[in-house]
Amino acid sequence: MTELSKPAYVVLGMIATGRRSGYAMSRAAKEATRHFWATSDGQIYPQLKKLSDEGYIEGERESQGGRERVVYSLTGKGREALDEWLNSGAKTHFELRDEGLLRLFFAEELSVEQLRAQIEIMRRRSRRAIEHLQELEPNAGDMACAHLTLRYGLDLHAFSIDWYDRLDAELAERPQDERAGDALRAINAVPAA
Amino acid sequence: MTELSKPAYVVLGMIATGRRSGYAMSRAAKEATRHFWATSDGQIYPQLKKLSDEGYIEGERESQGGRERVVYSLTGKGREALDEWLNSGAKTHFELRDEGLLRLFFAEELSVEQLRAQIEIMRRRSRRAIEHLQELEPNAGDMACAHLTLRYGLDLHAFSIDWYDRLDAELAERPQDERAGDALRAINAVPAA
DNA sequence: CAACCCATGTAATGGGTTACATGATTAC
DNA sequence: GTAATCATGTAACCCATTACATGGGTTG
Repeated sequence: MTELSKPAYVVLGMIATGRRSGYAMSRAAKEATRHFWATSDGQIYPQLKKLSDEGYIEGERESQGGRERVVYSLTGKGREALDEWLNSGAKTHFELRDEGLLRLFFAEELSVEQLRAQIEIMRRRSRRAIEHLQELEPNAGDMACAHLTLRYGLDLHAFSIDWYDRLDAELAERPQDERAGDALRAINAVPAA
Repeated sequence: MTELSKPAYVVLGMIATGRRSGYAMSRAAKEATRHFWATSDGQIYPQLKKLSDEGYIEGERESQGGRERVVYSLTGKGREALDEWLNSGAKTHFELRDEGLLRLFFAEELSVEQLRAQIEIMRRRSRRAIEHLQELEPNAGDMACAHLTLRYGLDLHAFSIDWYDRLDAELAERPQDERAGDALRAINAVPAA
């Protein structure tokens, strides 16, 4: 049994958790999973066709209130593939892409003042992310796992804000026109007060 | 002035921080920035040619000890572009891709036991990541910013381990064959003791 | 009756990784 | 002498996003 692609598991999982139409999956992808696993419509719809052709899922056309849509369910094969993935001991993909950290990495020659401006931008970004996730909270409804992953996002950004706060507090005590690299070296030389 | 691509800024930043050959950039990308911004050789080398053609950087062939290599430096235009990006107030790209969280999201129908097995896998992954980053610490040398971003990675994974630990501790007190979704709902109903 | 949401898809484009390819030098 | 590291590059492929395209239904 060859392994399925990541978007394939997303689709299977969505069906198993009650998001049974392409549109419902698209919704959930944008609202509930985007902050840790982005999936676009351009992946979802072709994937539905593919998994249907290969016998992992079955679609049924349904017209509720005049509106037409296709509602999918898992076949035995699909359920098996999903369960195998959900319980797999194989190491999972993990990737972070943070342009803010990338700038920090190259900040050696900036002034402390300029570095602190960037830190402020990162802090703001995390604050906005928290606000955004809080707005989504009601949408999770009674899905306990959706609440859990949402909480992870909230806690993660709270951690980041805290981390930036500490860093900024230390930089605040250095001359603001000092070279950032030098200031950081000086801070590290005198570890945590 | 049209904005440059992300890999272009990576290359400019690498040069500014002393990683002046393609190989040195490749090294730094694998060791120092990979945990928050992956960049592959297939991006670096073509980018060097492109930025050179467009006048952002200049390459100079150098043979130190018989080995040939090209050492790059920033032109005025390149320095300007880098500084503008480093000090830009524009919102930065941020993306997390965590297959473990994706599994958590779909874990509604697993047993508490199965869910805890997945949590253990995530915890192990973060522990390994910390070990890996610790091994890289000496490589950062005197680059204060490299140490800083490395520290972020260490602290982030420590946060994650802590988060999983708390979750696991709560799940340990539930019947192990209970449906994960039900257990989580029960835990949430009785907030933090 | 206009704006917005439900609903489904496709095509062009861009981004990125992997594998391949080559060859010199140095350390064991 | 052989394995690892230095050093540079290309091509095929996969993945993913964006924009486009369409049309019915609902709300203000």
